[in-house]
Amino acid sequence: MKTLKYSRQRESIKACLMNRHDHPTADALYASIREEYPNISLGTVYRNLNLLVETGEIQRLTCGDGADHYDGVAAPHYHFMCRDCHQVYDVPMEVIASLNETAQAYAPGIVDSHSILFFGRCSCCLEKEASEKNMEKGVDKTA
Amino acid sequence: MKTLKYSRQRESIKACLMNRHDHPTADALYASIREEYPNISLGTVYRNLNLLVETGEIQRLTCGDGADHYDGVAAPHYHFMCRDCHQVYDVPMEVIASLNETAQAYAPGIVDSHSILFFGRCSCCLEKEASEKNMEKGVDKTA
DNA sequence: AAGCAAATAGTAACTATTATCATTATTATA
DNA sequence: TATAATAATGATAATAGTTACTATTTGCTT
Repeated sequence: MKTLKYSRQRESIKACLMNRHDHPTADALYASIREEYPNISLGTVYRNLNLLVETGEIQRLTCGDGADHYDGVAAPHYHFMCRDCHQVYDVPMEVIASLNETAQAYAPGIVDSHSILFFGRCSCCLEKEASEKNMEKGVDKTA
Repeated sequence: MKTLKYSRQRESIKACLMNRHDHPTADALYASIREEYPNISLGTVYRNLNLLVETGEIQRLTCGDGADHYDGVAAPHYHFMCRDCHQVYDVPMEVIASLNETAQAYAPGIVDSHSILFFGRCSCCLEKEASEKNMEKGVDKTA
């Protein structure tokens, strides 16, 4: 087993992910970090995200929109993805502790964890749509 | 809105997916269908899978192993993925009808559906590992 | 049978991610 | 503190999964 060595890039990636709560993709994180380290490589971002997932310091979210998202909160919790803008949000409801056990009775193997992803449309997109409809009708009072 | 026209390729893709219950990837499905239609194009498989997902006849499963999986059973149900072999299995437990409503109180938008994915190791891989350990110890009675 | 729209096969292009590699940085040790 | 060992980096090439493009074929309507 090889031992991890300190790297300021890795620290920066970790810190950046801890500070933002929008579950960015590797690419979005790369854009953020480039403000501090203008010539960090995208490969470095990916490599360190993988390392941090392996050590359990962060988690990876695969939500089906093409790119993986990353979450600086390692503790298990659920997520909500907007079908329109693909933004991922936390759903701070209590984790259903009994669920693995329930599934165990139906699963062909040993269940050790689960993830729940909720889908729908976020308030932001709902409001945007509402105001667009009003615009069409010519009843936009905010203009 | 453009009207769908019959195509034997699409029927074949649908039939193939209905018959097998192993949640194949597009590529695996392509391999199967080529036995009947040796020169079907991979693009045709993808295009039709997308159409069938849009019409709600099948569902797409994104489990985080790189490629999307497809399920010929359109009705909502949960899945289990083996961490080792990445095989996806059905978990025929009852769907938790109240879950969307519960999450609604915590989600920043309108929740209309959810997916649950269980993780662990399937019986097949567990057995394989057990027999490999026995082989190492030289206690393999099956040889 | 004719005409039009949709579907196809084949292939190129694209996106997300991983691998490679020469150079640099970090840590352990003399 | 100098040195040696090795992990990490930036740059870039390569890969995997998927989508886009296009000329041709197929299915449907009249």
